[in-house]
Amino acid sequence: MTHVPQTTRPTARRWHRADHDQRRELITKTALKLLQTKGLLAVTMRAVASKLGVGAMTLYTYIEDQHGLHREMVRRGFEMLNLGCAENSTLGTDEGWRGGSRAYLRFAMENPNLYKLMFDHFMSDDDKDLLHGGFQHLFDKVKGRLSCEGYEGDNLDRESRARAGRFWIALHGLATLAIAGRLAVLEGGLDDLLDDLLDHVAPDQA
Amino acid sequence: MTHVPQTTRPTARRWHRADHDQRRELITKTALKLLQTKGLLAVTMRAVASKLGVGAMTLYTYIEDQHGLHREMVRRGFEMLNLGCAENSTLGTDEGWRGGSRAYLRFAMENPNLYKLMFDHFMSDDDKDLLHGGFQHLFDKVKGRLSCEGYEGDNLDRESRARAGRFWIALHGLATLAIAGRLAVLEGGLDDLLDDLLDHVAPDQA
DNA sequence: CCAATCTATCGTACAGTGTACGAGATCGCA
DNA sequence: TGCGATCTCGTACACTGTACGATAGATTGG
Repeated sequence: MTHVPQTTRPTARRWHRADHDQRRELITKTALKLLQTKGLLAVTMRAVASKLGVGAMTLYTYIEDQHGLHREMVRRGFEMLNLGCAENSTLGTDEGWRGGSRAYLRFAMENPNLYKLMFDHFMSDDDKDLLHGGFQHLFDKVKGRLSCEGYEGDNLDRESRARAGRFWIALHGLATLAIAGRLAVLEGGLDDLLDDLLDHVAPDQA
Repeated sequence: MTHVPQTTRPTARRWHRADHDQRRELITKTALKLLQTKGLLAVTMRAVASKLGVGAMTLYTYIEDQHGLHREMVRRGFEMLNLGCAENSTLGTDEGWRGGSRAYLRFAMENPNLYKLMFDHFMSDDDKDLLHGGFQHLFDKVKGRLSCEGYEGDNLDRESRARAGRFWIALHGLATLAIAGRLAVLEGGLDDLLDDLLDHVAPDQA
């Protein structure tokens, strides 16, 4: 985070902008590490700045305020989530939603504080442009596939989309209850419960 | 919250305890009102005390710290939730889970900040004694009914309990996503989505 | 009825928070 | 070299939770 003296650059404006974004990323990554290890309350401006060996007020050159830092973390979270789901999505194969949903749940369990933050604040219209809707990636994929496979009669299409929505709702419920440690009353481990949902709510079946 | 001069009491000790609990309740109610109207961040010790016309430090006579105040609010929340579900539960009638789950969802939508708080913190073993598990009331009810109706072969019983668990998971997912304003991508309003879950995940349907 | 004790109240203080302001340093460019 | 723009961050202020201790009032023992 020390100032890097740059010697050659094309147009000063563009370079500055890139530098700006790069430092913003670095700040966000540091904040995410803190969120992961110590929880949301530990993500203070002073703590993040200290980890970067920088005065607290320096952060405000790159991020408007703490709320902005939170939004940046959430944005990165959805990127990670969607990437993980996309990589593990075996849509079109026999496995169906299994891979993607496993990746979704794994992300939530490995980043519980981030996942909570991602779904904590009410999503305003402004956010909708910035953030993807969590399951949105898989959801769009299945919607696209279903509507392209000839079920244009749109009854089945509509039902399939509803089924995908149900599954997302259930998957999110499973993730949040697992994070909150509230699943002890139910029989079976987390994997069993996910399999259960896949067997009974997932869009591929029936 | 001003000191009430008491003249006649049976055993001083017991009266003090009752008074203590009564004031604790009053503090919790005030905090809940603040939580409802202004959000969790507005529930400061000073704000609660001020609403009661009392010094901030006075609260510490009745509540160990802010964490304790949060736990008290959560306890009241589960009481309200379970009461609402019990009153609207028409278990055994044709309506099945419909009434209880509607009450559950209504509670969540009418007390979004409280509902979030109730499921925010990880549930420790200590909490398990104090708090009910959210859907626990309805859940126990259906478990009890199912295990008393002759399905002792415990395959069906086991499956029914799993179905109840699935439904709770989905209902919680629906509530939290609705609170977060994340359901816009899905078709239909909240009531439609609940009906959808009832039709496809609820324990009554075989 | 008085003195002793015990309890509730809360003023003050301290460490920690987000961040507004502005002084100084450093930069790119002429 | 000079100048204007930008970055850095020390300081300050209004908040937070709450530890400590003084005060006042109630309760109790004699």
